[in-house]
Amino acid sequence: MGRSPCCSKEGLNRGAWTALEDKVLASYINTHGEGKWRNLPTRAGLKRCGKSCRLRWLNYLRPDIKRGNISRDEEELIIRLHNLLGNRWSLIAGRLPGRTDNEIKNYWNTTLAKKAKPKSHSGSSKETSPAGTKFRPRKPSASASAASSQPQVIRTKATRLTRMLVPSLPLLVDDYSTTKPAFELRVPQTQSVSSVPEDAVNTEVQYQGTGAINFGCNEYEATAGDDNEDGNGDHDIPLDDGVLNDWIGDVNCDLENYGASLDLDSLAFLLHSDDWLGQENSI
DNA sequence: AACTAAGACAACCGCTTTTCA
DNA sequence: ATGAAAAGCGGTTGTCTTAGT
Repeated sequence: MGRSPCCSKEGLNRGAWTALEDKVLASYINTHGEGKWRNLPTRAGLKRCGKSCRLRWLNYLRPDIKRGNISRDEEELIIRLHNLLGNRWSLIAGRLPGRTDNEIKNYWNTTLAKKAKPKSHSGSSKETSPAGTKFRPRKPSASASAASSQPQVIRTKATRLTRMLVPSLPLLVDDYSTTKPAFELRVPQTQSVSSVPEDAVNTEVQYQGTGAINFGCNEYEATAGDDNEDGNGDHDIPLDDGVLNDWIGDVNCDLENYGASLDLDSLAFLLHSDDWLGQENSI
């Protein structure tokens, strides 16, 4: 049972890419564009899995990629973003132009995890990183891990957070016309804004691939008392009001354009604010 | 010089999510 | 509405390099 493999592994090259393979892949993508990764190896004449081709292109061959020499500013930004977002490497990478999630992940695991470790923690190297990443010692022996008396490590799953439910958004809707909030609050057209009961407004916070955060208002139930349940089976994560206020207070920018034009300069505020540094990951 | 441990990072794997017919 | 394919994501592993003894 189980999934079918992404491709037949027989007769395929594995391991490090050769310069020739890189050249073939790059020239194929430059000619035909990205996408259709599954068929790409056949069409390009590469003995590689499509997935492998995609990874190679995205992480190493793309022309806009910076390699190595992660600056001090970038390093600090990674630490701060990791504090905020946890192991969401693609989101973090989205805020560092030219950096890939794989590079940042590797850099974190090899370098920054130690620096970012809270000072109060004085445990062994088998502890987890601040956001729960297991810190794996190099090549542990099988017997050592089997004989470990540590409680069973809970491995984090690669679960993408797509939505959060923010109950009782602390925003005075009546003031919306005069005080522009840090984000747009959209209320269903059928409702008068001022008539929306405060406790009935739930706001979905949605991450998108670009790293932008969209705030939108879902349809609320008109019946009193049913203020949180949207019944769609999603795992909604209630946000602590304090955390939300921090977000709103700090990210005082036009989020509509946030993802599109983001660069390091626009994130300078992250480098100069200490108020949320060290705060436990609340999401 | 030889050996070993640790660092660094490319690549792979398995899973989830999104897209599309 | 549904299922398969494609894309994306994060964890893990393998291997080469470097530093220390």
